[in-house]
Formats: sequence, structure tokens, C-alpha cells
Amino acid sequence: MRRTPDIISAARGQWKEIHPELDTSSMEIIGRVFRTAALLRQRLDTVLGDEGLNRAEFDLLSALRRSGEPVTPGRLNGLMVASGAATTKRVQQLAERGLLERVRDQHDRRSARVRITDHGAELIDRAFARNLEAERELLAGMNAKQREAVSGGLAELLRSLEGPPAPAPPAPSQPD
Amino acid sequence: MRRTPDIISAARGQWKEIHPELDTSSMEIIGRVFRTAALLRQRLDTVLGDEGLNRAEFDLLSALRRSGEPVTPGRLNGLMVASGAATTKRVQQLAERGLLERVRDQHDRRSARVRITDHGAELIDRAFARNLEAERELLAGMNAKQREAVSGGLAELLRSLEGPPAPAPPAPSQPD
DNA sequence: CACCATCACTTCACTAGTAAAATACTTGTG
DNA sequence: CACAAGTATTTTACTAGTGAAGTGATGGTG
Repeated sequence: MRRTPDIISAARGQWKEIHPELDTSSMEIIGRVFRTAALLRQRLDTVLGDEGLNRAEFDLLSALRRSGEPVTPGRLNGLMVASGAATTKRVQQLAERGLLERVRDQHDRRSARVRITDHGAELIDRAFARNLEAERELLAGMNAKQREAVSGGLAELLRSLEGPPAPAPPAPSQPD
Repeated sequence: MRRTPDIISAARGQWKEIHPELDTSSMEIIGRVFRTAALLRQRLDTVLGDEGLNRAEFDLLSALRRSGEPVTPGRLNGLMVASGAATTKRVQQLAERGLLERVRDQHDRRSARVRITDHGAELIDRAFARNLEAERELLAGMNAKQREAVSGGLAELLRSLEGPPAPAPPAPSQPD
């Protein structure tokens, strides 16, 4: 049944020879998540490059576009898993290109709002559709069952990662 | 059954309102892979930081350590999904810190070999064990079934991504 | 209402990563 | 064996991202 073992299985096997006492099972998930992300990014970046965007810009404009209303930079930090400094820089660059605009919040003037422009919306709509198409091609090797299993499992993992940076205690029990 | 919908479900829902005609199902996998990778990286980087390594250095030393024998920079590029320039830089820095050494290949002198030092092996053994422990904690929220499903699905995806950078033709038809 | 801890964001100085050019070696080919 | 083409790696010039310090605004508290 096994074809070529993937690079992660191979790595686990090598570690087993050196340190048989270590439990490397977590690599099966985390190692693969990292490598899959790296390869997917590599492939998809060529598509975004055609539209004149890098992935960070794409993610930022997507978040703005789909949110409908202006978003604060602080919220963008969280959506992008990036530092505030990175967000500031990206917003400035995209604003210079006329893809979004910054508005000061009238009620709390520490805060700002970032809103996508019509030009930005046009661009991201086109880029988003193209990106989706490329994504579908990249996933062609997975069948429906595998997709469901992976998305379900990752959703669960995401929920446990999103909240606190501290590792979850043994009994979380968060009722809905 | 559904608790809090994760950020990816939410994003899909928003896109559906704006562009109901788009098939955004690929986000369920790819969106989650990207976000999970970003969050995992954020969490695990603190552990590596304690050992004086960043993730790239950790991955490079790990590859060297587990491979047993010296590795060419070219091979490291592939293992790390990085440019040759990045590999050169990292190898230089780690060599300066005495964690690895570079040897010229005697048969083909265009090529080089990178070998981990005893000092490097000690460091990575410690860092690797600590990293594994942190990984296990982060995965605590997933049960065995979910883990198996995710690792199996991602392994399949990885295999289809590893080979050719070219997008698959319309009729793949790869019998299992 | 002056004070000060906190917040939201930006600026600064720096590190890491990249693409493209450069370097150094190897491998045919006539 | 001279030479063109190809390979493996490094160097160069540049962009993107970060942590820490800085700026300006808010909101208790006495």
C-alpha cells in the first residue's frame, strides 16, 4: 500500500536509529504541516506574483475585502499572525499603491481603520479567484474523504491553538 | 456538535456573501494548513529561542544530525524549501558558531559537504528533544483518530506536491 | 483635573531571505 | 586539448519582517 514514504517518515526513521527512545510521533502532524505549508506557498506564490502581490499582501487585502467594513491594524496583526510593525509597513505600501486607505477612528484616536478601495477590491477579486483555482489543482491528489478528515482535524487543532499562547491545562471544558 | 467556528470557516462564510459563485472549499485545507503552520511556528519558536536557535537553523542542524553523513548544500535547499543563497548564509553562520563544518568534495570540487560537529550534535539533540516535548503539548487537543487522519491526508498531499513544480494536467488519472 | 498606567499604532535599527549575477569546476565535442 | 555548455555554490544588492523604543491618545484615581 505504501508508495514512496514521504520525507517526514524518512526523517522519523533516521531519528529512530539515533535516538530510539524519543517519541517523534508529533512530527507526523507538525512536520507535515510545516512542509506542506512551505511547498504550497512556493507553488501559490507564482500565481499571486502574476497579479503583482506577495502572499502577505494577498492575505491582508483578502481580510479587508471579505470583512466588508474597515478593520483596525491591531486586528490585522492577529489575522495575519504578524507583528504590528509588519502590518504598518504593508498597509503603507498598499496605501501608496491605492489599494486601500487609512482612516482615523473618530471615537478613539489612538486607533485607525483600514479600508479597501474599489481598485483594491477589483484586484483582490481577480487574484482571489485565480488563487482558488490554483489551490484546487494542488489538492487534486486528495480524495473527498481525506480532505474532510484533514480539514476536520486541522480545525480542531486550530481551535486549540488560537486562544492562549500558554499550553492548555488538562481540563479545558469550555461550554458553548 | 460545532463549537466556535474557526477563523477559516468564518472567512469562507464572508466570501460566500460577496461571491457566492466561487468554490472556496480548498480553503478548508490550504487556509488551515497556512494558519496552523503560522501559529505552531509562533509557539515553537520560543522553545528554540531558549536554545539559541531559530527555526531555520534548527531544521538545518536536524537534517544534518539525522542524516548521519555529510550533506551537500544543494540537498539542503530541497530539504529546507529555501533558496541556495539562504542555505549558504545559514551554513556560514552555523560554521562560525562551531556547530557544523564545511568540507570540499574531493571528487567534484564544485560541490561541498556540510557536516555537523560534536558540539552541534549535542546542541541539536537537546533542542530536538525539547521541541518534541513542546510539539506534543500543542497537539494535546487532538485525539488519536484525528491525528491519524490528518497525518495520512497530509502525507498524501505531500507526495503529490514534492515532485514537479508544474501544475497537474486536467486529466491526472493516477490509479492507486 | 492633574497624573500615570495602559493602549494602539508607528518608527528605528537590525536580521533573514531572495533573485540574479558571479565564480569555479566539470563534461562533452570536435 | 581548446572551448562551449552545464552544474554547484557563493556573492551582491535588495526587500520583508522583527523586537524594542517612541508617539500620541485614553481612562481611571485621588
